[in-house]
Amino acid sequence: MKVTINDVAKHAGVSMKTVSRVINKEPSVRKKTYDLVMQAVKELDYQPNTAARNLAGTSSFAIGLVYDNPNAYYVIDMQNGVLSRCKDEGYELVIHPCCAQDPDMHKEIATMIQRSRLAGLVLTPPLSEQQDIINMLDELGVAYVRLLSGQNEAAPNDPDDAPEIKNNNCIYVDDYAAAYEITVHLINLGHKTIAFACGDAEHKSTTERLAGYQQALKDHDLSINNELIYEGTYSFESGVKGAKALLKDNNAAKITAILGGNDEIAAGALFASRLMNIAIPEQLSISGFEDSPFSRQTWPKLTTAHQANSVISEHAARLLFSKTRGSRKQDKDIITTFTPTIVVRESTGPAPV
Amino acid sequence: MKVTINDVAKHAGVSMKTVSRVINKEPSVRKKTYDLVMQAVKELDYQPNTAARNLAGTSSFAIGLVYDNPNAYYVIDMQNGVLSRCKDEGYELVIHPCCAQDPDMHKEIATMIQRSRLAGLVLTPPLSEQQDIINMLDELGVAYVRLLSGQNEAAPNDPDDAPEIKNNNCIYVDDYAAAYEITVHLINLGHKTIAFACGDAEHKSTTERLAGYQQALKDHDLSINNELIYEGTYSFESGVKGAKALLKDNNAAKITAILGGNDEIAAGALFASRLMNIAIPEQLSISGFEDSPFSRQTWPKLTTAHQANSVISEHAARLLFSKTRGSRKQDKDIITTFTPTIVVRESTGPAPV
DNA sequence: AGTTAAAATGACAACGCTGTCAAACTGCAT
DNA sequence: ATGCAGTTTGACAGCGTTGTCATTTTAACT
Repeated sequence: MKVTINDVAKHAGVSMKTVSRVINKEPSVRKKTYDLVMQAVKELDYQPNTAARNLAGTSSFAIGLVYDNPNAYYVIDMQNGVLSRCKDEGYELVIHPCCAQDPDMHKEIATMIQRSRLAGLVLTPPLSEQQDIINMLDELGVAYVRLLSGQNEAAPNDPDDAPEIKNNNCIYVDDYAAAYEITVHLINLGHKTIAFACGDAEHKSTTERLAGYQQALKDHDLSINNELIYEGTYSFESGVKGAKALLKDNNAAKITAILGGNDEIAAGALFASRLMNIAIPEQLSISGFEDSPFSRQTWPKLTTAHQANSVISEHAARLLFSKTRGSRKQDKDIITTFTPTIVVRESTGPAPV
Repeated sequence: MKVTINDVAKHAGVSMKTVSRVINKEPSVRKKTYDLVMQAVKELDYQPNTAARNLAGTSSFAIGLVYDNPNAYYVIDMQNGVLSRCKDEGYELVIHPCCAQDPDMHKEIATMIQRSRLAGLVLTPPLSEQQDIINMLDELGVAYVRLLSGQNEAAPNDPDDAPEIKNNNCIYVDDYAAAYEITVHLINLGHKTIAFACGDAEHKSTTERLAGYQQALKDHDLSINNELIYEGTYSFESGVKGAKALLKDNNAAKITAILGGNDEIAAGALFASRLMNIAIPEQLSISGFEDSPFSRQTWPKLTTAHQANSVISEHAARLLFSKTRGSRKQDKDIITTFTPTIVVRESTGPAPV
């Protein structure tokens, strides 16, 4: 019933170690031996025992994915991206939803790492921004990759002298650029009074998106008005509240567009507009961020900035694996900075005259 | 740096085996010894090594969750419910999204089980309905729990004679009852021509919901008309298509309510209605199933049948654990049949006169 | 052919824990 | 005190793999 490496070794007429080499794709195995072993593996339907490999080996065959994100679409995309890479590499994925606010968060994560002897960790925002967690990981010497909002600051000034740049374990999503682009889109449509409904203030993405939005206004000689900025959270409810707050006063007449911090906020704003009998996009343009499936299921469909989360997380996993297993292959195809692209749908239109 | 069971044993002045007993909560350990060991564990911050436990023990400390479901909200809820139980029990969760159509699915799952030596498996629909997978699991002798649509058929006729009823590894969601209730709700509102936009035909939940709907009609002397039934899939797009198909012909005037197979279908129907300039709920009532967050974010909010997926999956995990670890405790609090409760919101109203 | 370095393979001891079974305690009735 | 059953503890051998290092084979030269 249970086939061990020993069985395969006997069947193939080689030593256990050689079988081990084959299943681990170690270099120094003759092609002939390799085939011989592989055939035995197939004939016996051998399944390497993960527990034993984890115990005997230097690091385990599992990586972790840590997240604190209420957005189901986001989480699923992240999981699937990492998972697809894990499958290829023969790794397991340990998922760990958690609460970023918890002061003992880094301890909890440390426990998880030690228990499962994780080979590495993928950190999503906002956890990827928390210094205490980073410090803990550095102390533990665990490989990790951070998903961050922004651009890679470590510009390769001296590509020859310093091939190892700092921050080479980060994947960036350029929310600044995305926000800039969306704002410009609105400006080009003739909008002059554009509001911004922010997500959680602690998230880097919030400040990045806000900055992009403000820069776009500046570059087009539009004034930045703090009354047009609503500070909320990344949730539908916050979008509803935000839109109500922004539109209720005399502002109502002036604001002709609202930039939602993400699709959920935008959907909430859409909802609120409906409550207030404001026609979208005739009277008010609304846009989101992320291009979650959600943004295609509102009425009208949301203009948003497309962000391929499953691709992003797949690259995060790639980057992690390139650091893990003695960086078997160089994998130079890893993209470390993603710039969302704007997707124009029906929720934005020309500014009302 | 790395604390082993041996370190703890020395520190506490007992044998390794005793420490092992303590961390596994085995019964025959004196209170005094227990406290002694626990203190050593705390002082040294000992973390049991999962790999070693898995390897040495009879079964591993990991269970699997298998799903093929496009609905992110559903998957996340399932994960979180099982995960919370895993945390309590000190188990790991191996998630495995997969494609139910794949003919080699059962092989893929078998491989996963053997590789990770899984202690058990939670199967969600539609995988939980596939006989080839069930057979494979029975052959392998792995503990598993199935999430199913319907009611527990194994009625406890002879509770004394046969305490072990069959199908005692299933958790049921009574979609029939839910559909019945929703349909009655609509009938009570005066609707006489109620359409049904089905989900995937292969899913048991589809036939269950359809049957509940039809029984309700029957019980209220309303005719069952096959033209009022749209066969689609559990997706937003299918909801759009379904509503269009149902409403386009001369039927349009007659149909006053559409039951969506789930919230996504209902949201799609809502979307389509908007396209066709049909007022909800004034001209048409629409209802969903599942009460996903989604149902609260449409305009208007959806009337639906609440189904606490995270609670359901938590009970599935409970049930699984009760079979796994020598059924340490009886856990008689496990609910095996869940009946969704109707949540009336703004998408249903009195039938137009 | 003879030598040498490099490549390929193998023997064996870990890895950190739990199962088995035997030993040492306990309390209680004699 | 003595014996006995029951309870609590410990010694030790695996679990199935990989790391280390020694050994054999191959290739590449004189």
